[in-house]
Amino acid sequence: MADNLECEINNLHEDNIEYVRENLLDNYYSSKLALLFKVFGDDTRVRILLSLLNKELCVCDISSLLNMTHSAISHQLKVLRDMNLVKTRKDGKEVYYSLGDDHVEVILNIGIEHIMEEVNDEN
Amino acid sequence: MADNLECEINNLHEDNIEYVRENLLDNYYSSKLALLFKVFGDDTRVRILLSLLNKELCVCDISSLLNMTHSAISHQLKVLRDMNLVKTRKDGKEVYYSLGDDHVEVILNIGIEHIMEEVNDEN
DNA sequence: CCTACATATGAACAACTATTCATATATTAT
DNA sequence: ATAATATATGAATAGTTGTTCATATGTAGG
Repeated sequence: MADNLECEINNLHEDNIEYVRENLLDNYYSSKLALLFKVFGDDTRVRILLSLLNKELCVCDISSLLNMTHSAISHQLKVLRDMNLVKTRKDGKEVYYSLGDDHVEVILNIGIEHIMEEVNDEN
Repeated sequence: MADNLECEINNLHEDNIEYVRENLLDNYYSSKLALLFKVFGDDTRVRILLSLLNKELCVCDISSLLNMTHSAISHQLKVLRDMNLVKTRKDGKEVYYSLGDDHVEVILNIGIEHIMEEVNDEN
């Protein structure tokens, strides 16, 4: 399958490879991890999460804030819910959304730190 | 464009909306942020980054470790490089990759924390 | 210079995803 | 019960993305 055979001297870093292989998260968890970040990896969802950093909001509020349809927002909120990134509180007809747990805020903030450095590097 | 007009009583949380709107990161930065997480949001790239947590590795090593073609790995390494998530050290014909900065490790670890809680919730 | 090897990259195709549109569910008020 | 509003969801489509294949670049040695 893979053209690893091209590596003629494949003993070169075999000890490193073996070490890393033993310590590497198995495929199940790395897939889960990728899936988590994939959920963060969308403009709309990021803006929703950023909106919820400060206050809980209902679908209607978020739609208005991001100038998008209720349907689009609701679809994305489902994705966020499924990943436990937001939680809900129902009050009458309205559903209020807020961040799921502290990880969400931390991940967003470190991400912001990273891109801020990147933006500075560009200058 | 958006069917926000459905919100008849759209003064309902207008103060909240206004507050969040003022504190919300502008579109330029939230797009950058989403782009950053999008790069984390792929199985192959996550496994590459996890591999590099412990040791620097060359393309050949990573290919062997993940059992994928050099080409596939190299393409993904470019994506990671462009986002400053990995850095390179050239030694002869080989190019050694390592994590770009501390943010990468932190983001991975918090991600792992989150999915571990999630996995526990499932039981 | 020529060969071999390590890595990089362009193009194309298959697989995936976000939004839209239509419709359904749930809650409240009349 | 009916109407009105808020939210949710299924299907379809347009746009995006990861891998493969072919090829190019860069480096070391003969």
